[in-house]
Amino acid sequence: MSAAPHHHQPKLSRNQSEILSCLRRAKEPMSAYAILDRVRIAGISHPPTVYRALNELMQKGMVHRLQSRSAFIACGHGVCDGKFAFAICRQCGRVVEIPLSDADQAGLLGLAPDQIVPEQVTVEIAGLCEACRQ
Amino acid sequence: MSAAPHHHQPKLSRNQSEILSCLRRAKEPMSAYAILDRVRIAGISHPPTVYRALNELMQKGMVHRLQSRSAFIACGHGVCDGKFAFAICRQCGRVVEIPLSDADQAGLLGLAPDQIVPEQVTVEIAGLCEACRQ
DNA sequence: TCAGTGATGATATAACATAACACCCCTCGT
DNA sequence: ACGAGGGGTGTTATGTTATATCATCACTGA
Repeated sequence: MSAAPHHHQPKLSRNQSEILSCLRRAKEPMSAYAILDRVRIAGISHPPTVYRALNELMQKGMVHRLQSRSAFIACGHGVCDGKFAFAICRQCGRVVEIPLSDADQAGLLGLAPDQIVPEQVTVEIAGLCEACRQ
Repeated sequence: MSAAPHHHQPKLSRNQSEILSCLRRAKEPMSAYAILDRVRIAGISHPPTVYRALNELMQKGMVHRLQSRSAFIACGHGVCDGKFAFAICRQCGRVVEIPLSDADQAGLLGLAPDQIVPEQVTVEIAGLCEACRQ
């Protein structure tokens, strides 16, 4: 049972709050170790602490992981149980979170072969953003 | 040496051949270091050597990378310049390569927001395969 | 021959991630 | 109040993935 509606804020522990607000301030993807550097001042000083909080935040839908970059980013929608794709500028690292319509999701799930029952879909689009094109 | 399934086969260096045939024998995704262990007997003994060959093989379209697993797999089609999605069994690691139709590709590229010009799309579907469902 | 070039070899280290255990503090049942 | 148990956290150590850098080798063409 983890699906949380948009308006319901899950309760966060101190570390989770600290790390989430760090990611929100950044507004761009950060590696776990970059986060660690920034929250040292708040008394968090070891990788497992960061990864624990990140995993919990991901379960709550408040943080997403960018596989292609080994990086984490705060959900642009606060809390969400929806499915998203990500567009990532390969130059500057800017990320746009793309909500997938029901039709999009159905289409993606439909790609799965008969042998495999799909559970989770990862879509990451790499490209160049407007600023970096110049 | 078995012949390529189809298409013109790009010329491969010794290391590239070694690593490609290792991946083909495996028929499942392998980490770079798992590959390293298996090709030590062939005289390849350092990570950069493996990564170099893998990068070249990926450029040639003969090997694909599974982002969600930090793993590599031989292209099921021998050589390809097409776009693929992957379905991965989260239990046993089995992978199915899914060719994307022009329409699929267009649909995925169409998800990209106006600000970002898409260049590369990664689609990975995690689920449970038939055997592991039982 | 010898400079240039591209592939490879080797060392070292960076970057990412988790296992395992210790500790503290709260709460709940008695 | 007490103590057992659990959740969150702190800490050490280590495992895993990836790359920077420079040395060396083999081949080619002037």
